[in-house]
Amino acid sequence: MARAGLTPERLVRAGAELADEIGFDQVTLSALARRFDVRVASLYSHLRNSQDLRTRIALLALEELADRAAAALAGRAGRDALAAFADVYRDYAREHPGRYDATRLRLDPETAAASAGVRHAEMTRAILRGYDLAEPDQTHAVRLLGSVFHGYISLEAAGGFSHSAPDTQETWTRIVDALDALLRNWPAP
Amino acid sequence: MARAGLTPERLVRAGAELADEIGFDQVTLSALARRFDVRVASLYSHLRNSQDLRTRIALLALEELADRAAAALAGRAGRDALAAFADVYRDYAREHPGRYDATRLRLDPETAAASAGVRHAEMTRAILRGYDLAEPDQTHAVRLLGSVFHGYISLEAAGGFSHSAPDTQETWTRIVDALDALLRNWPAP
DNA sequence: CTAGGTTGCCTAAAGGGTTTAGGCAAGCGC
DNA sequence: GCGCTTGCCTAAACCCTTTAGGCAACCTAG
Repeated sequence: MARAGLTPERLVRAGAELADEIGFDQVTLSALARRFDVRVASLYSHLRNSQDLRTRIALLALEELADRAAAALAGRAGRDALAAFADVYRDYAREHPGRYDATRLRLDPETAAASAGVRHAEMTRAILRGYDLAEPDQTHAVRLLGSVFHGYISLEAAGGFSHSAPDTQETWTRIVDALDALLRNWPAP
Repeated sequence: MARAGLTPERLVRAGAELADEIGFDQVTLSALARRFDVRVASLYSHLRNSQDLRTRIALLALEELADRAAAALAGRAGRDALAAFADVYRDYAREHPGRYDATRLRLDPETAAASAGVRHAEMTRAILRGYDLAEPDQTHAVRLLGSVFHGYISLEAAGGFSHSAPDTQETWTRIVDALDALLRNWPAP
């Protein structure tokens, strides 16, 4: 009886691929077991349970996304950095819809604190250094940027914009322009 | 053998309550049947299947939300209308988290076209009449507002902001201010 | 190079959700 | 009051999750 050579890493990686193919919430231990031609129970030697798998996929996706964002930000500032950052998110979501969905999984606080999620927040703040914002406006702006990027991407993925006229690429560019203008001209309270 | 008096409407309403209590994606025909003290199979006389239930809950939530938004917009314009609209969404999401989640369910195109979703888009556009935006900028702005509101609410619900300093109410107000400023000063391409 | 222990994958089983088929009786329309 | 519709039922098949316990494959020590 040959061994399949399962490891948590291989399983999580395959789970991430599965998520992109069939959707993050269709990712199931059963489906994963089928992919490795192995019984479901065997996976429990490597993963605590189904939720553990999902969490690990989320952590993987957050890492990948943070790595891409860091690479894109290198050497850029201001509007340039903002646009590059925005595009990384959007491109990742289009390339890896399942993984992107995974990044939206609610993590418990200590897992979140140990995740690449904090790198995302740091990078967003780094972009804002190109603009002239003091606290607490900087924090408000961090939240605004996160909201716009996440909101736009998830509405776009849900087909919320699909019907009407201007294409979504143009809207995306114009929104980045608008955010740039807004950050350069942040209103006083 | 007394009849339970089930109807699609009662089931959907109870399903919506269930969603608020246990989360939209925990809403299950089994749980619903338990709530009515009825066998699961009995529900299939009133609902096509599990997905049908979820879709109807989504449609209900979209209606409720559109009704609230319409009431809030009556007699308001400009920043006032924008703030009222934003608050309706946020308050609804806090009051009815399960239903709010349901509004994010992906609907197939014809269902979406027949849903209250179109009222939401119309109202957003109505708000923009208080600002001086021609097409296609108006459409870009509609998309921006939808993205911000949805994105903010879902990040807030996911606990994405919970750790840090300025409270989320203040951020929310400041973001509305910022959007108002941006719309009054929409950058030329 | 083999004896031991460890660990990987297995079978078995229990529990819950979904869905379809077919049956009996409650209650409405005549 | 009679019949027919329709509401809720039992039964059964299928899928996903999780735990318990077993055998064999591999690693390591001697």
